[in-house]
Amino acid sequence: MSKNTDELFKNVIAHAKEYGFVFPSSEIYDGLSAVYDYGQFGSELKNNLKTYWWKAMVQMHENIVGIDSAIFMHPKIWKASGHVDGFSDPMIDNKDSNKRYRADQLLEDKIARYDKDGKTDKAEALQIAMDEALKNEDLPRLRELIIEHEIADPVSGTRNWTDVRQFNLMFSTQMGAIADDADLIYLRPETAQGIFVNYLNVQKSGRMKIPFGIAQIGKAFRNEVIARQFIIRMREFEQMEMQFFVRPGTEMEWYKQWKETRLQWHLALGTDEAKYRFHDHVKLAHYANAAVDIEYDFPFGFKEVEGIHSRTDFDLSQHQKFSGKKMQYFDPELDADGKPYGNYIPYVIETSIGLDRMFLLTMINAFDEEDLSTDEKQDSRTVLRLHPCLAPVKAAIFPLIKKDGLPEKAREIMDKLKLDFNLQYEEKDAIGKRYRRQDAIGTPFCITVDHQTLEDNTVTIRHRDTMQQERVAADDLDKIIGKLVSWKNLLS
RNA sequence: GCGGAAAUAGCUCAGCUGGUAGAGCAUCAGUUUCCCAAACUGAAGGCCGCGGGUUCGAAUCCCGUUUUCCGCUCCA
Repeated sequence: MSKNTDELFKNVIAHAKEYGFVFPSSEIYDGLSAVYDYGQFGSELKNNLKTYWWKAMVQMHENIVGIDSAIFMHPKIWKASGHVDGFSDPMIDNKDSNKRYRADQLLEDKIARYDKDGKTDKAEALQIAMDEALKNEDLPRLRELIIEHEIADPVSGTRNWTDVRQFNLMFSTQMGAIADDADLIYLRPETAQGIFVNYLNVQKSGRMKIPFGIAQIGKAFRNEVIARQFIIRMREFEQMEMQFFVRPGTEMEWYKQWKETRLQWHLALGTDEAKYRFHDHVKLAHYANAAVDIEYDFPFGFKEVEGIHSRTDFDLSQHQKFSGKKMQYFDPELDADGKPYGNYIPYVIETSIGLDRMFLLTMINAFDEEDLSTDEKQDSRTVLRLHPCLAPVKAAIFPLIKKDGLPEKAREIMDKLKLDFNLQYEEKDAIGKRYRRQDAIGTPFCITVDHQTLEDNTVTIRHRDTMQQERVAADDLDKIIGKLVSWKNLLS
């Protein structure tokens, strides 16, 4: 990371806090690691990103509908999805090499070694002891076994081990008022399962025909071992996911199509194409037969913002198995032989974007420190060049000075416009200062009421990016601003 | 999790070999001002991250702890 990009990232974080976009969670209590709150402008920007995604994915597609499923779900769902078994491993660190291992794997290796050396008695005894400890989730016992059997770190060669700790990706809590009897409930680590378990409900109630999609925006929770880099990896984060159900055998066409469609969604915001790249997964997850990330060139390197996965019929098949409910779809369309495709479990293409990462990307991409120095005077401004559709505040209204009836006139204009747009009114400080303050939060337009306004009802409208002004009729403002902040600019 | 660094007003920072806190900007109340920041007057704002120790006395020295940053590690 060069000094410049490092500085940029730090400046964006500082700017985000100073201007009410992102605050560290629980800050007055020293903060809570890897949890952040969105402030007055951050939540507006975040909502606008959600709206853009929802409109592009749901409203623009007749065969995609949205849902909002609960964060709490039946614990069996996470058994079926593979999250319970796949993501709770007993881990142990070697203090000398700083390497981390799965405790059970170290023991398995030792058992294999005993077997190879013909010490089958020892191998068997250790196997039984280990299985017992794993079954009882007896972590101290696992460590004892590692010590007893003199297992050394292959890297450092030492036996200087930490305690065995359980790393579980999922947060858990209890359902029911009496903790003793309560069932263990997980906070969902992904929103996708809420879609899969409702796939039949939606398909039937909406009379959906394949191919069709179900979209959802919602919070997910992962107990990351290490969470860092601001809002890139948070313990509580928000996903925007769409699961697209297709006929088996057609999944690769759809995979390719969604890959392109999703990249276009990003590029429509005007971001430099060179900032984006696709990253194909070589090693695939257990449920996928193809996977690609859309990566953005953050100041600390290319990082995943969105994933497009071909998830096969893994999830629906698993739910069919675990719930005992048929997940199949009857496809009445005729194939090449003139026979209906009939019953099958659909294949799924998933598009999944991290809203918080998208938010950070948007902030970094918009952040600009512009040098406006002239020979006489040093000057600079900090401006967020947000797309007008995304800007938290669409316009600010200023009386040029705080007297002569200008504030009243400005208020009058504001009262009409605020029905359509999120606005700010400011009369304090010099006009230039007010312009700069709006630049810092990305407000695309500033409307100024001056003495001429009182005579002919015209105002000046000042554009954030160019700092140019034009004089327009106050009565036309709703049309002028409406056109510039319309979602049509992004969707068509 | 390991190693290194940092933490003083809302922000950026100063504060000497220990003697109980300072600037600029921002904020607030006025003054001034007809279009691009830092004009004038005044006010407010600090358990010097937290806890302990050394000392007559700690922002300053020592130990612990929390948080953040950097590297390593991890990342379905």
